[in-house]
This record gives sequence, C-alpha cells and structure tokens, in this order.
Amino acid sequence: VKDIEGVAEVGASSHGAHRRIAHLDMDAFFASVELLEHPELKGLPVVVGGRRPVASEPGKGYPRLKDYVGRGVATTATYEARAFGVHSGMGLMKAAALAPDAILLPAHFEAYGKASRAFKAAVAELAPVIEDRGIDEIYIDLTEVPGEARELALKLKEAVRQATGLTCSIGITPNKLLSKIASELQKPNGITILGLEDIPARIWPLPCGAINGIGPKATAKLEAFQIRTIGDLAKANRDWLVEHFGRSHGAWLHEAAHGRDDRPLAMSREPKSISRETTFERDLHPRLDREALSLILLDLCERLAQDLARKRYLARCVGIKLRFEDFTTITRVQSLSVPIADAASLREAARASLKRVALDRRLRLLGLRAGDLVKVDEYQPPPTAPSRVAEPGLFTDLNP
DNA sequence: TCTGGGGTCCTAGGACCC
DNA sequence: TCTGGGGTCCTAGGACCC
Repeated sequence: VKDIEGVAEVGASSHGAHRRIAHLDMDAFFASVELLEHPELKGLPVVVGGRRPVASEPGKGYPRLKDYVGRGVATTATYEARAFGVHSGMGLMKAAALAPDAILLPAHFEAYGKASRAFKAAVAELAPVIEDRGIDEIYIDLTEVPGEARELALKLKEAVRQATGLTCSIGITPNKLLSKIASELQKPNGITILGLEDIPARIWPLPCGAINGIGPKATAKLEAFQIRTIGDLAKANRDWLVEHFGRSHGAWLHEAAHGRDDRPLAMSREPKSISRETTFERDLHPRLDREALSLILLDLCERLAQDLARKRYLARCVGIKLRFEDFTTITRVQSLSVPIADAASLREAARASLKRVALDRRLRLLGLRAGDLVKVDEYQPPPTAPSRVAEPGLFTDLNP
C-alpha cells in the first residue's frame, strides 16, 4: 500500500468513489438567530449588520435600513430581504437604497456562537466525523453511518431544530465539492441528494461561480472565453485551461467541473494566524490624527494579546495592515527572534513595521496580525545562543 | 451608495546558497 | 570580467471563503 504524503486519512472510507459526504448549511444563520429573539419580525425583511446599534426614532419601533449612516455592511439578510437584492457583504447604504424599510438589527456574536456550538454538538451525536467550516456550516462524513441518505438528512435536520430551533439545508453526495453545491440547491430548509450520475443534469447547468473556489475574478475571466456554466467548463480542454489559468488552477478547474474531489475531511486544525482589524468611522490622517491612530493601534494590540492569551499561542511574526482612503491595501510583517504574545511587544513590532511604510495618505483601516504561531505549552526557548557573541564581533571589526 | 472582520491558500520575485 | 542553473526561504499581494 502506497503511503500518501501529507494527507491525514480519516478512516479507510475517506477516499474512493463510495463516500457519502454531507454539507450542512444553516439558513440565513445570524438573521434566524435574531428572529428567535424577535419572533414578531418573522416574515419581514430583516438585515443583520452595522457597526453599532442605530438609534431608531422614539416610538417608531425597530430601526430601519434607511436610518443607517456609516460604513457598515450587511452580515446576513432574511430571504424576505434578499428578495430586494440585499445580500451579505453589501454596504448598508447601498442596501438601504434597495430596501429602505427593511429592519436593521445589530449583530450579537455571542448568541450566534452559542447556537453554532449547539447545532454542531447535536450533529456530532449522530455522526462524529465532522469538518468545521465556520460558524454556520460543516461537512459530515456519513459513509460509516447506517441508514439511507434522505432518512439521515431528515434526522440531522430534526436534531439541529431540536437543539437550536433553526432550520438548515443539507446536500449529500460522494464528495465535499458536490455536497457544497448541492446544499445550496434547495435552500432554505432543503435536502438535495446527488450521485455522480446526476452531474450532467443537475450540476452542469449551474453558473461556474456555484463552485466553491471560483469567485468574481475567475468568473469574469471564464466569461471572457464564453464559459458561463459548469457544463461549458467541463467541455473546455484540460490543456487549454492549464495554458490560461496556470498548471495548478487550470487542472483544478477541470477536475471541479467534472465533480471530482477526493479531499478528506479535516477534523481539526491549528490556526495559522490570529488577527484584529478595524475600519474607522472616518478616514484618519497619519499626522493630523496621530493620537487617534495611536489609541486605535493600542486597542488592537490589547485585543490581539487577549486573543493570543486565551488561545494560548505565541507569535513568531507580527504584521500590520493598512488600507488607504482609495481602498488600496498594504501589509508589512516583522519576523521575531523570540515569540511574543503581550500587548507591549506587539506594539513595538507594529511600530517597527509602520516605519517601513510611506504614510502620506489618509487611512480607513488598521489591522494587526499574529502569525507563525507556536503553542505556549510547546515553546521551548532555545539554549542560550552563541551567535549573540559572533554578530556584534563582525561590527567591531569593521568599526573599531 | 463605495466596499466589515476573521481567516486560508497560492504565486511572484528577490535574497541567498551551492 | 562575466556567467550557469537549481533550490529554498522570505515577503507582499491577491483571490477567495464564511
């Protein structure tokens, strides 16, 4: 048996054509959690988002989208709000133009985190092999779980509803790629079960963007070659795709269009980085608003230090992120010889990176990232390095 | 009416080494 | 006095996702 390097196998059944993988996606998750708190809003267009709660006019009930002023975006919209064209990631000022009377609720992340843990625990009772894909979705390996696919999907949905009061949509297919697409097909509150034989009829008519990993840029580039549906993409010659999209990406596009995907579920992963960033209420000038920026940086350092402490990580590199008024974004990272986690050290590292940037334009965002993470418990300071003696010696020779 | 915050992965180019 | 070809590591930026 050949050993596949770098691939962590999850049981013998994790590869091959006979897998049964589910993708479970909560329906309009944040908005649905809010509706549990405000059942009287059910059936109305509701948007969750914004930076801080907008004060609604007294006696007028819930704040409306049209009352919002600022840089917030919609985090989630109920299906009623989506009918107006509002979708997550959309600027609220733009959303207000589409649905001025939609109700705007601020986000309550603690509540979403709680509901998230609850639905994942409920699923884990029925099927323990789960890959976490964020707050509102998971992949589930059902290969070893007895029962018919539809029956299992119904059981999962019922367990989620019991645990949270919320609905979800489920796709079940032989792999992650197809299940992700499938779970979208009958949203909300849907079940879609597909086999490889269903690919031509059910997958190929969909736009290329339905594939997880094909975003706006790739869609536009494909469109320029008259490739609009996944079927168009499947017809494209593999070598031609490699020629125009690169060896790796081109080959992947070809595989994806044919519904081929043998990625195993990743049951647990160490974080690669932890970051904090903030967009200002108004653009700030590096010199004129120096004090305000300094306080914002301090706050980011403190919050990031808290995150690192809570998760018990040290950072071997610290990066800053600046977004200018014209939305151009730059990053600078600083590698550290000794890993750190405290706010003061983070600030020192951030300031060192800041010195390498020409600060001549107004800023709209400042971010701080801890990378190259090591677990506090696993970090051993190296035995006192002899190189500390050698390096200064070099300079004393040059500058006696 | 300009575009949040938290992440991952990939690539290109330069430094450095052999 | 000019010239190789790889390999690896690092940094910055960008695409994409939830």
